[in-house]
Amino acid sequence: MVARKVLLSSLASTGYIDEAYCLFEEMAEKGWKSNLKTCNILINALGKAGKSKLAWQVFLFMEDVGSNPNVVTYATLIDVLFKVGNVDEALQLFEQMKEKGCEPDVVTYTTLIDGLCKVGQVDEAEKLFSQMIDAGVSGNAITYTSLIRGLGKCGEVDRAGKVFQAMLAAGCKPDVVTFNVLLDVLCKSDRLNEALKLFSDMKKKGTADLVSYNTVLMGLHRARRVREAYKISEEMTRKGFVPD
RNA sequence: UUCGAGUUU
Repeated sequence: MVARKVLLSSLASTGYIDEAYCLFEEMAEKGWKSNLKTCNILINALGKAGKSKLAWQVFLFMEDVGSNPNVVTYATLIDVLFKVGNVDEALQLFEQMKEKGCEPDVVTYTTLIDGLCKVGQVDEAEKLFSQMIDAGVSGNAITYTSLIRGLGKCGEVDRAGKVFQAMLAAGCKPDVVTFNVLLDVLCKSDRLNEALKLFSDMKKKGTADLVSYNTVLMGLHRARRVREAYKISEEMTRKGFVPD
């Protein structure tokens, strides 16, 4: 039995997900217990493998194996549901977790905000952001970046800029991903020169990475600024980056 | 001390 438990967690975290699921189900049917962490890892692994139905099954079996879903369980499954396009179920699960008295944390809110943005529901995403603040949960760099990207993708560049300002005002420090998203938004909204300005600042600070380079490279090509694009790709090779 | 969330193509 102990051996099985060890086997289950290692299977779940090494990619043998079908095997892990079968073992989990067998254990559940025999009334054996599983760790909460193991269940969460399994739900995540199944989701990442596109097996959202099995991820749900694990969730449903959790009671039987003596583990109550926690905030990680809910956030993980909500993310899985969004990623397979089950927006309604994801939102229902969010309601369910609150009904059960499980307090959503930043990751939970961020998962929802990102998921809503990715299906184009940016207004809903912004509402949720306000709800999060009202609930006394502060956004982090990932939360703000998700919202900025979503708004930018919808052509709401000014709103995206406002969120960035709000991020700074809230004392939340933008990271490389935030800046890369900003680069992309600017590149794709006829504000390439602003993107280039930001990019040179990033290079000065030494924070430009492969994604920053690729993003700017694409932006320059889109704008038919071939010579500058060529210079950037040369610069990339010099720095050891491989352009796409 | 890594069970969950964000970026280009």
